Amino acid sequence: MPTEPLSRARIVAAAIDLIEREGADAVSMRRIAAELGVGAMSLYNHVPNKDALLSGVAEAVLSEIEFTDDPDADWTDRVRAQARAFRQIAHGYPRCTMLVVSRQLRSNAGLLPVERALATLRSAGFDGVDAVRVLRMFIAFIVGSLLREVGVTPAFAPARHPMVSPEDVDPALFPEVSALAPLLGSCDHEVDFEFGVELLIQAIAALQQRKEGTR
Amino acid sequence: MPTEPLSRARIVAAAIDLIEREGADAVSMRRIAAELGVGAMSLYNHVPNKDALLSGVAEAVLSEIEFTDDPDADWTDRVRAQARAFRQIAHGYPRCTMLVVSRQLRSNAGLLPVERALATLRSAGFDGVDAVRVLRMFIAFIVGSLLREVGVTPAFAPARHPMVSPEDVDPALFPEVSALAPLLGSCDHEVDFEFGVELLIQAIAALQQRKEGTR
DNA sequence: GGGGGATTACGTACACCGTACGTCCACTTC
DNA sequence: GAAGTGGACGTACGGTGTACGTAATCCCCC
Repeated sequence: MPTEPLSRARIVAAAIDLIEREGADAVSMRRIAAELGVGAMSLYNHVPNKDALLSGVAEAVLSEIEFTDDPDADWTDRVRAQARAFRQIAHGYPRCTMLVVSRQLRSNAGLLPVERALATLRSAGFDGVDAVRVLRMFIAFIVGSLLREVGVTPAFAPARHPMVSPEDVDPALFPEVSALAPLLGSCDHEVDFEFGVELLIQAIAALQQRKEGTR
Repeated sequence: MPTEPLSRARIVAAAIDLIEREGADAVSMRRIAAELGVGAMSLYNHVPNKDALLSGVAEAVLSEIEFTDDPDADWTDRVRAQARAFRQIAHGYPRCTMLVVSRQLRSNAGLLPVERALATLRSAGFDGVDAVRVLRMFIAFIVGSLLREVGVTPAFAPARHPMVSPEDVDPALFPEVSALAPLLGSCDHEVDFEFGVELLIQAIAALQQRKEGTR
């Protein structure tokens, strides 16, 4: 039985699998090695250290983004599609999301989405400065949104998100929170995300029109 | 020499100090105890476990937000002030920021900013649903922005942020990134943040006007 | 002042972590 | 066959969080 030889790719895949099954805290070199039926130290023949392995995980997850970018479509539709693509991978790998957003990647996998987004914004008529600004704005929104979405339910557990329950907040200290507790407690991440994307797109379109007016 | 008795507050303070001096990785129960001139296990008389200690750190940092909310001011100014207050604490405790945003708090310290923000938005005329939506949008933006700001320079180190350097990106694969590398490489977090806040405020104002139009 | 009970600090012990280092086996290439 | 090479392995070291048992200290009540 030849048993597929160890490789960086197999190790990263095992790590992703383990994280999604048992959470990021369960990741250890020994644990991953055991998962692969191999000694802990064998991993170091393919990966310099644990940190690099985690970077590999982030990169692998990020590189699974599927862009179906249609250069002929309206730029607003392209932006929508790209934003949703990000959210998609957060859903595919919820427990890896924190890893992806918490370590900035300088690799090709990290640069591709940036390239796509900049191309879209440039095609919409923004100059370099504005394109970068708008992109940063969008990334901040997306990262923040996804962090909340996966943070509130570390395992995407079934509905376990009371978050704010009406009974344990003092109405005298927090009248607004208390009054809006039902709204704060439940939230549909999907519609929240879409709301944010639309708001941003409209704001950007308005920005563009102001610029054109002064041109 | 009576030596101030150990307490949860002193332990949390020592942890914050240690994190800011040497980074979050340096935090261990033994290390904090040593910092306080005490045995490791003594900490457990005041803190149930390490995770709770870190939550205490997040809460303490968050509770240092200074709101100087003027209920008579324009709601846009109040929103601006609150957004900046968040950024302020990220600057005061850069290496704790990741901790604060990565663990959602259900405590009073975490609820106070929410209360203030909701009150502001309600006073601006938003109904409950919209106030919550807009608040979530703002939080996502702020969290994402601060994460980038502290992530790019883990120690707020002096200027060590090439981030994207023109020479190591292939212009054939990434024409836009390559062309805009100078812009992507350097960034003034202050103006980026302000740009984002203004964009959001304008978007929200526009949203408000649309609602009023249909009323 | 003198007990006594509770609270707190301490030390030891255990299981687990990342990884430096040396060994050994299986393979490829002459 | 011999030589060389690379990958898998085992051991070992220093560090981690914390369960548990013990000893010292403080405070209150008599």
